[in-house]
Amino acid sequence: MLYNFKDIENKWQNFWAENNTFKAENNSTLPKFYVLDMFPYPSGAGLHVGHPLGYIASDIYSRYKRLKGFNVLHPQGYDSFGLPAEQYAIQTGRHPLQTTNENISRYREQLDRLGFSFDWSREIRTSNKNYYKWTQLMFIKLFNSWYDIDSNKSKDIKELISIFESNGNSNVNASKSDVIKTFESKEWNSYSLDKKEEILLNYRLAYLSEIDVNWCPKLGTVLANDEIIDGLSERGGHEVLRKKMTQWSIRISAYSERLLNGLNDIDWPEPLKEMQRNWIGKSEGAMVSFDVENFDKQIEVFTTRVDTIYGVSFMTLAPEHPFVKHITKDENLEPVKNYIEKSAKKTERERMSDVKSISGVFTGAYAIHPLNNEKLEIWISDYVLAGYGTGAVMAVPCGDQRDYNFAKFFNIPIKNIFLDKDISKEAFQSKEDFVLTNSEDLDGLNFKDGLNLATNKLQEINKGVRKINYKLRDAVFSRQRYWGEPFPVYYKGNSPVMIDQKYLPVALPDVDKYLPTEDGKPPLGNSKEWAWDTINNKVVANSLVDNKSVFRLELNTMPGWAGSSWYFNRYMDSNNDQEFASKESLNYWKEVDVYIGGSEHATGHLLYSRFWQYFLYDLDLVPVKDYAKKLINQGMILGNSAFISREVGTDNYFSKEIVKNVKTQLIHVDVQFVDTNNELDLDALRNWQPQFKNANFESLNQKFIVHREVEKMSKSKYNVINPDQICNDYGADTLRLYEMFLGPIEQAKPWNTAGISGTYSFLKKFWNLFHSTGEFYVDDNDPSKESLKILHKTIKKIEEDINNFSLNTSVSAFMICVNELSSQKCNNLYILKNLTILLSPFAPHICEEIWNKLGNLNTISFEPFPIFNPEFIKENSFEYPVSFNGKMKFKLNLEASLGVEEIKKTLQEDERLEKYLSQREIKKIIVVTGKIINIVC
RNA sequence: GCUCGAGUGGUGGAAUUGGUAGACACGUUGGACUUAAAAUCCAAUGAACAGUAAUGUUCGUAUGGGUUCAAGUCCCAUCUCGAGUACCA
Repeated sequence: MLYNFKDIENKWQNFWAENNTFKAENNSTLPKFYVLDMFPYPSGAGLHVGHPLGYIASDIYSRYKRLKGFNVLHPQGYDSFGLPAEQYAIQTGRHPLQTTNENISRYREQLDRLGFSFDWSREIRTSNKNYYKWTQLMFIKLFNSWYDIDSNKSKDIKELISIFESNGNSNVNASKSDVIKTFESKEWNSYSLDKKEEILLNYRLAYLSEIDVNWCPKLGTVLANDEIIDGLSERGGHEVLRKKMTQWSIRISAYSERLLNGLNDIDWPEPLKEMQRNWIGKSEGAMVSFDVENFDKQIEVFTTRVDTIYGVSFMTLAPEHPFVKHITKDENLEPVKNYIEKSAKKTERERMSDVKSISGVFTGAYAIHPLNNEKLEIWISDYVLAGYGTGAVMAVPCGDQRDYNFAKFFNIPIKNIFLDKDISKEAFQSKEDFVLTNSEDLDGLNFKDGLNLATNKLQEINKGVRKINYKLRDAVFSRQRYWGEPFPVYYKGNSPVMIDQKYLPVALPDVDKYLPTEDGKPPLGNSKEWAWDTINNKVVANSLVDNKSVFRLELNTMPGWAGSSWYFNRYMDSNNDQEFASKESLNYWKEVDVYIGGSEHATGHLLYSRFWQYFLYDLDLVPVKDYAKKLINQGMILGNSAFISREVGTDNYFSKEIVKNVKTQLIHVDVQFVDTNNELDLDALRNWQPQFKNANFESLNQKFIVHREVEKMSKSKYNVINPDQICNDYGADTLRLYEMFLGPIEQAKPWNTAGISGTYSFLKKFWNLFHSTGEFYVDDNDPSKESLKILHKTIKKIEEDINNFSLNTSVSAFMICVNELSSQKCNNLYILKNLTILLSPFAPHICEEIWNKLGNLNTISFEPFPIFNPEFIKENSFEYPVSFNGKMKFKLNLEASLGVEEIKKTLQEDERLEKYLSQREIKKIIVVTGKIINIVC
């Protein structure tokens, strides 16, 4: 009887679907366990073999936890709002919902073929009304909240209003935009509604403001920094410009410190935490104020090196700094104006490629050093960024390389404040190994003492204060797109008003065109029905807008990360239409126990979602502040692209080993036409694309060899391996095992189809153990000691490996086990049962099939997951870990029955220990639980 | 530039965290079965040298040094690759 994976896999996939085998219950006496994958964006290209890597690992873990007696939640869904569907809609006029649904069915089909144990009854799609209804509600909550620094949490805006009404704002310590004037309760009460609203916007966690954004004219939308690569849009590679626009932002910066500290409480990969730490970018330093000659305001600068305050020899402002136009002297006006204009025109891309060149202009104004009253020239330069710190820098050329370069370039004097340090070639940037000089009473101090004294001195004269600065900036929340969540917002004049949550969702309207309108409004501006009737509380035609009871609605939509920032909570109770999830379900499932996904989301999704959860936690809407206890980063599976070299401008192609003295370029060819020896099937190539039809191919020995390179798998590189193909040829169980076998889960690795025969023949061998006579046959006598030994060795190894997510080595352990059993000709029932249970998380179909065959033989009891029994390994000889004085450790091959004297003898005979023991004397040998031996010398 | 991470056979990768390096798999070679092929099974497979042979010797985890009875693993320096970040004051 052959191993017919096709029938077996079909049969069990249908069985699981019909019986809802993997449906998780919200009420259970079993302990809960929540295993989550990052949900995919359903793209038109379908899945390739790289996508399922994480899903296979999480599925193995889920199935393992079920066997261990947990109530496992293992859901899946789709992040179905996004740009590609919209781009496609623009090109074809088809509604994004339609293409998204088609892509989802294709994804589902492919996922089902791999035998995943997802609970599909909980499926979610971020683009469904009954999902984004809750995203809209959470936006309203953000809008209606402010961040109280004193109690370190978000609170209801009503509380803030009542403080304003009774005490004004002078005692409020809140995260807020701009510097707001202080006001008394009397003043507040006298303000108009519009004025109050304007002030409140500066406190709200979701707020409107005029900001510099990355505008992509080609896509007609604003992009986040992480959606831009090398100054071009991540998608499409279009040009990106900087432009001022009124946008919604989320005040994530209020949570900087908590997001940073919270990293200590979660079991996430260290490199990923490091990335988040760098992104949040905490730096401790001080704000220092510099007076300006003939100007009534002071320039504030942030510095981490107050100790170098006496080394300041000039000031630099960002060209966008608000003071520039006020302080510039008349005779300097012309060059300053030119410089500002020039740098405003520069795109981010140009600024980046321009890092090396030094530019700047003197304003003619002077600042006054706060401690020694020296006059300092004030310059402007675009190496100072308007968006970081205060947009102004105290320049210390002897201690900062950029200031140094600037000073050298413009011949500004450089003062050395580091004793005996040579600064003739470059600045001395270290914070260690120096003492200060030329610094009045800081002379002779090191970094730490200098910093403290300088800060204290500045504080005394009211010119400086300790300050912590973060790089993390507020997140832009508006997108000029169609295919996203509409804001539940209408406008009374310029003030945004939230629609009452009773009337959610505010559904996405249909439009004729998905492009921005001709006058530059977002695509929703194309809708004829996009106004809010406050009497009937529904969306009505634009023509009815009267600004009395019918108002225009917000035209922007929310960004991709809105829906993905809280979806893990929705799975707990995804069909609830009263709440985003019931209190009971939230309290039962609490948080994700294991979350699997790529590290490319480190500073995007994985940061935003942490923020979002903290916010919900502050409002007491979720029971835990960290939504994912443990995170595993799966690496990418890369493609092995094939290239042929073409002589530039001709139709001549050369096999790899031919070296020609002509200019050639490499052209991608489909990897399907290349065999394992890198030989190209020329006939297939000629039929593939017309350019190759009559081309001239030159090779040695009739074999045309391609050039290989490892790259990301993508349709455009013709290196995609489709999982369906592998399932057809080898079966899902083989693919699952092979993807795990390929290497450590977190590592990026190239796909190589050739290696798959190893795992395939392993499954065949396993199957043949019990089909050696042609029919299914097992022996129900007591198992032999040898087979028990190998079984228990394997149990131990598998359990350890799964817990460490070291799934590649566990596949090896299975192979060793089956090879051993097969050479023992073991077809014992007890062994079979235990082994299939052990293997079932990895290769579930084949194991189900064997259990089914066992049906009527089901007389021997066995554990749901086999328990390791060390007795079976200890038989005869075994490698014992040995330690000396509880310190040094190594392995010693000993027989189990040896006495102390015999152990002593064995030790002395071991040549590894010869030198060590020649210097010491064995005093005592301690044998603990027959396992660990400690030797006291 | 800065911050992390990694360099092990022809290839993917193991190594119980300092204890016999190269598990397991691919590939390659040889053999069995077969009219033949496929499939399957068995054996060999880091390199060099010696031996008819069993076997033995030497070298070997990017490079150079160090600590230790013992180093792929720890320390220092150098080189290479990958990821993140980008004038962050």
